[in-house]
Amino acid sequence: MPAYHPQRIEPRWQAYWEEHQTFATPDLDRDRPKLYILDMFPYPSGAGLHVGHPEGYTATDILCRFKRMKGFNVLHPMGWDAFGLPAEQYAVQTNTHPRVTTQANIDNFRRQIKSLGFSYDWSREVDTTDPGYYRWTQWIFLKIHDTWYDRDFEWTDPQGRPRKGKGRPIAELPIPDGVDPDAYRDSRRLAYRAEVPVNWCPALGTVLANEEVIDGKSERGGHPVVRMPLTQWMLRITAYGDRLVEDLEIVDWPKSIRDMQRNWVGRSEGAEVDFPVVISGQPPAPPSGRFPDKPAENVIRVYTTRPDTLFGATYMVLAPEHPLVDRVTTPEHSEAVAKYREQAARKSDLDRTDLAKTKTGVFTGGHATNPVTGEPIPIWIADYVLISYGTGAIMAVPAHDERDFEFAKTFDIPIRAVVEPPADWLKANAPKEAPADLLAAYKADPGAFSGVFHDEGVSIQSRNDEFAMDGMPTAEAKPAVTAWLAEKGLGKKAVNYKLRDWLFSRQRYWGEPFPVLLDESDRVSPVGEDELPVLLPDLDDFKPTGTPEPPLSKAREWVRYSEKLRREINTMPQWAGSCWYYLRYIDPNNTERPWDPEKEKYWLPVDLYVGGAEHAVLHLLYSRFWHKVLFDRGLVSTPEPFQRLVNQGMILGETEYTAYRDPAGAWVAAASVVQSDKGPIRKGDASATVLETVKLEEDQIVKKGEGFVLKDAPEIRVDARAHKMSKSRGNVINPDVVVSEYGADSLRLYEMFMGPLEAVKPWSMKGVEGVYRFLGRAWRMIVDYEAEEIALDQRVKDAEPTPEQAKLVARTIAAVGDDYEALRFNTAVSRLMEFVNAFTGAEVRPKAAMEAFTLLLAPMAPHLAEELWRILGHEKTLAYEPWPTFDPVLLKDDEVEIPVQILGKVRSKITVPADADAQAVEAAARADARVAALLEGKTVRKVIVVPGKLINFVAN
RNA sequence: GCCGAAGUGGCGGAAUGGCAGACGCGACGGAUUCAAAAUCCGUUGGGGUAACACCCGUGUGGGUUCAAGUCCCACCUUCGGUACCA
Repeated sequence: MPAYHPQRIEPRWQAYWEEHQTFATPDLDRDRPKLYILDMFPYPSGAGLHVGHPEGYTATDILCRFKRMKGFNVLHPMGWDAFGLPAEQYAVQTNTHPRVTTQANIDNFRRQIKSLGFSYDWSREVDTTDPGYYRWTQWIFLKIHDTWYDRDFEWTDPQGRPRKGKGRPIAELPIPDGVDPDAYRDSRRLAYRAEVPVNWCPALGTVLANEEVIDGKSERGGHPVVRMPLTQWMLRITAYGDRLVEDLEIVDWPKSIRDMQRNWVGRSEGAEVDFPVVISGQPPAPPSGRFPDKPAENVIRVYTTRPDTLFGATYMVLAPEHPLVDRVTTPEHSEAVAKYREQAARKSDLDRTDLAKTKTGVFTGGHATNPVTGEPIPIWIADYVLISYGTGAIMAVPAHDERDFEFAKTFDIPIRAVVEPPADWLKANAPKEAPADLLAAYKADPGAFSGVFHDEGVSIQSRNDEFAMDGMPTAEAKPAVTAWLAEKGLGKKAVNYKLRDWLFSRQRYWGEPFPVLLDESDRVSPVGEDELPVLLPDLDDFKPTGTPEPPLSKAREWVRYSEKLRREINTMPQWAGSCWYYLRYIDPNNTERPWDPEKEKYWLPVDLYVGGAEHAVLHLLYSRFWHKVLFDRGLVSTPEPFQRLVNQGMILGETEYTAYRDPAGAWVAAASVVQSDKGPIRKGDASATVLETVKLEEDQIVKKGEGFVLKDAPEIRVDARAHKMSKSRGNVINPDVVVSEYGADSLRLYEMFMGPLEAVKPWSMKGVEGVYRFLGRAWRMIVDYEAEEIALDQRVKDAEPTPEQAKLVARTIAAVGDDYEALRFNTAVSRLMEFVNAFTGAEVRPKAAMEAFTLLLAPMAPHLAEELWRILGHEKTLAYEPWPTFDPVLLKDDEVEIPVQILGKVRSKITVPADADAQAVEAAARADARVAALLEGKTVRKVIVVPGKLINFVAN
């Protein structure tokens, strides 16, 4: 019985915590500092918990338990992100209602998470599919719908920085004269319907956001996605582009995530320039002197980040979908143009990127005038220009842009150099038989050079009668030419974003219904707040229709709201519920409002948010956007929701050792094998023989050089790799199995001991056994494992610790506390192991030391710690015991052993008083026999003493 | 291509510019046992030595420094993100 049996201990303590509501958090507590520590809530899939989930959850749980002992009021909730595609697909497959499967999955996830002993406040559990929750998701949508973005609004943020641009109530939108006020308001709302080219995924039967499309395939499932125009709900996230970037400065997030978000928003600065179209040989009308907001009729407006290269624009390209294509196309080219546009329309984004190698396009027959040279330049259409970025048209400068260069080479369009590259670039890229004057050669024919110079340089060949920028470095030339264009009314400075507005509707059943109504002319009116929630109607047939017609169209009664009004039948995307769940946790049962403002002020922002890096742009960008709208509308008090973000690294499967055999059974060198979807094949083998993949045991391999080889056939290299866990690979670790075999504490401890929280690391069952053994040793350090009944080990007694023990206790308390604070759990485990190693050999184990150890262990292995705490004679949970303290004097040693270096190499060691000064250390070192012998006959040029650390003689 | 992170024993990993390899796994040796499991105690970067000494060693090549895994420059590899974004 008194052996360590986690299976007996753990359920008992889980029941205790639940019964005593140990981790219920008061809504407000002004006496203690607050801490809001949040996990990314899981999507409860049918596959159950993955070992990746407990990694982040354990890290936050340790910190929460630690901080409670440190006297903080800690909010630590859990919930379910339960709307979404997989639940619906599974429901369709099994012909069960998604509500049923979702509920079952949630129950399973809850059971699994509870079995790991996390200190969540379960009274705050939220479920995004609960009408009591999505009622407020709909409410927030209405707030967004009720908001417009005032770009010129000036205000001061809580950091005291002056800011420009803010979301304001639609009622405060000034209506210009002569417009329909309702239509004008609708055109300015942050939530709007628009016909846009969308990513339609036939396999999933829905449209997808840009963020959900990767390489022309759906993020989920990898199905092809095609472009088609559809009327959809959009959220005007682009209005917040600047603030989403700027406020990355005030959050404590990993640089990589901030960079990813910055790149995703993709702000660039440049200029818009108008190129007049030449109509039937007539010269264009002279510029008006003012750059209009909308381009005049016969003008192609382009966006460029390199206005300084304007003199080198030798042609223009319109996206095939550009509205001016028909107007500029001449009759003799119209057939070719029409054909090309048709082809481009049929191509999915995937095809377009596949063909990225060779540029295609056709000449329209039309010409425009380069506004600085006055020369006519041809207008082409090509699908390397995207309608969705900038103005959908470019000025092409083949000398200084690789894409334009490639296109110009293909279609034999003149290339004109307008930026002077540095001399070494010219040298490196010059053609073989170039004359001595490389610059002259470059000016004459940049197309003959082997590279394209796209960096900044110095402007050349850039002058007309009124304006010249020759000799200007790029950084000066850009504003100079932009200013000149602005003065002429031909252009102006402009900013562009890669970020597109967020496509916010889906043609699916399992999502939040939009709380809006449409009339016969599709004009939108929101439902009243008193009508929320707009319940998702029960449907027997919730299958996607296979067309862009959403399944909710089948709920005929529900759709028909009144004689004139019908309900919106699209649903919200999965991201909607997760955009604000951290706000609902602070007041989860409020039926009057989404959250109480007092509680919001107390708890926000989230102090620490831990989750996987896969949400770097999607969820984290979307929820920041919603939060900012809520902030602008005065509904939350902080500009950012998540103050600190930490990404846990992925846990890979166990390292696999693989070799290959050909069909005859002979080993094949790994280097000659490539992976294909059929399996590994031999490189360069036209018949693509499918080889046998052989997974090897560790005793079949041996280290050689950089890697491993087969023991029996040392010429065959072995692949050693840890892969992502996946069902198909069969390397998935089920947490349930680990818990039943080794206990939750071992799983928790192992996942923390594997390595740094942020690192990607492979699983090892042997490693789990290692920490399990450690917990057994800790148990036996305190508990008499040979006794019949539970009892303290006889060596544990009320005794004064030896000086060494006292020091170890103090050092361990200090180090473990520091490690917890800094989320360095792997080294915290090491410290506790060292402690146990030291006390295992001790004949006297002072009880106070054992108690301190138990409290230090508690955040990581709470079940075992609670049990030990009770055995040590305490009745109550240790969850709120004060963190152990120590006398800082004990951290200092009286004497230290320090290395003596000669020329930087350790030659001896001496023991000196810890506070010995430089002279004393040097004297002690010189007194050392070995040192004295080695210094014999050498000149000591310099002596470096780092007191308490080392001494180095520079001598030769 | 671009952005970011990381390369340390057989393996996971540890090291405010100051003794590289803490802690764990694995391996080897021993104690205990009739035997095994479990447990406990040792050894374990490579070369070298009877044992010391000594030499080499943190992806590669340079540099800064009394001293570099750590800082600087160039490169290589792996992982993550992203890509006709004008």
